[in-house]
Amino acid sequence: MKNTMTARERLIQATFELLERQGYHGTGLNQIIKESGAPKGSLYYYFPNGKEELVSRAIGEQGKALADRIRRALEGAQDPAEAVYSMMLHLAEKLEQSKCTKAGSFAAVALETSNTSEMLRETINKTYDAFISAIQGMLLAHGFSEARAVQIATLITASMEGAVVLCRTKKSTEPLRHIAQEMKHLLRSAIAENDAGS
Amino acid sequence: MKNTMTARERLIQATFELLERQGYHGTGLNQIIKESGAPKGSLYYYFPNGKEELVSRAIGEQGKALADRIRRALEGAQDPAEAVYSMMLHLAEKLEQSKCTKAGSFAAVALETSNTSEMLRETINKTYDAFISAIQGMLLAHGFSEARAVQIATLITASMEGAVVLCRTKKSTEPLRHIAQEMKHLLRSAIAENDAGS
DNA sequence: GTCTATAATAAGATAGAC
DNA sequence: GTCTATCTTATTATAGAC
Repeated sequence: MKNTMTARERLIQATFELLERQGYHGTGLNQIIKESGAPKGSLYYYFPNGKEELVSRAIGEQGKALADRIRRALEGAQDPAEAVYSMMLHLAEKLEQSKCTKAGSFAAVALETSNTSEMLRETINKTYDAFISAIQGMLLAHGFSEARAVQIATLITASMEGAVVLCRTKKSTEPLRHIAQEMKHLLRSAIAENDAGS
Repeated sequence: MKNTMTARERLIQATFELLERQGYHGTGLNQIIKESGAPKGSLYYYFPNGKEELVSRAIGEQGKALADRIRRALEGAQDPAEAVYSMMLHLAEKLEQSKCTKAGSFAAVALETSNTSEMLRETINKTYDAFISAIQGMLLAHGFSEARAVQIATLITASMEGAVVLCRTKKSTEPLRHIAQEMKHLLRSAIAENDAGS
């Protein structure tokens, strides 16, 4: 067990980053080997079921870590509108750092494989549910009903995922900053309205 | 010029549908040939630059048609909130018809190729701009400022594109119906607020 | 304009040495 | 656990007959 994690970990890391930039079919195993610096023999040692398993683990593990970071970032929030705004701007910064070549998004993999790999579809589905659930938790803590919190959390998750697509296409973080601004505005109204009604 | 359009048109049509389901690298030319029923010789006759050109034309032409349909559907609207709601539910129905295997979305292609093909990136960028512009037009007609209209139109476009990803992953139109409901609610507030302020 | 055959390359996966 | 060589198959693209 000593340092056996390094090769595996490097594979997971490299796989996730390449998936973000090129999607599932655009990313070859040889490229993953090269990028990670891990030996090719290790790939099938750690992931006997090949590409599908490697990708599933990469998204499952990195996605869970991402969902946890979102949860922690939101759980102490005083103003949900401001918290969501910050989260979106933070994503815009990450995108900016990569010159809009990647973001914490595996939407391409989701769309490419949802019809062909039940294993990947389920892994990605769980990950999206974790994102939505993290956001929903914050909204519940601020007095929204269960049903409304799911709706808003779904809207936030979807709009972020979609905005990344627009940013990548435009090579600009403008769309993300637009939806950040707009969601802050709309959430403020929703909070005021919700507080008045209860 | 007689019926030379049929082979080309079938190629465009088949390409677009396969791209929706599998993305760029997941869709092979052989599959396009087979699905379209068009002869293989025709592919390089109509699209001498191969796959990249075929895909660019497919998304360019089908995307433009889609943007025009959106514009027409929205331009006579009396209530923007209701119009957006209808548009989203209409997308949900289309998705449902295909059992959530495809929708009018090429987000996968956008993410896969934005770093590697400038030609495809520009084609897709223009198409997204056409979507946003169609929605923005309706909002301007209902008294929103230029800046606010862009923001809201971007949010609507992004959230639809992102919701399709969630629906495909969940094999359910629920996420789309959630964001439709929520956007209708939020837009109503925004309209009331905007009308009061002017 | 269309068809068939095929070239050239790269993919995922495996076997066996070490 | 790792490395190298290789098998099989699929990919994009082209050449030349019709």
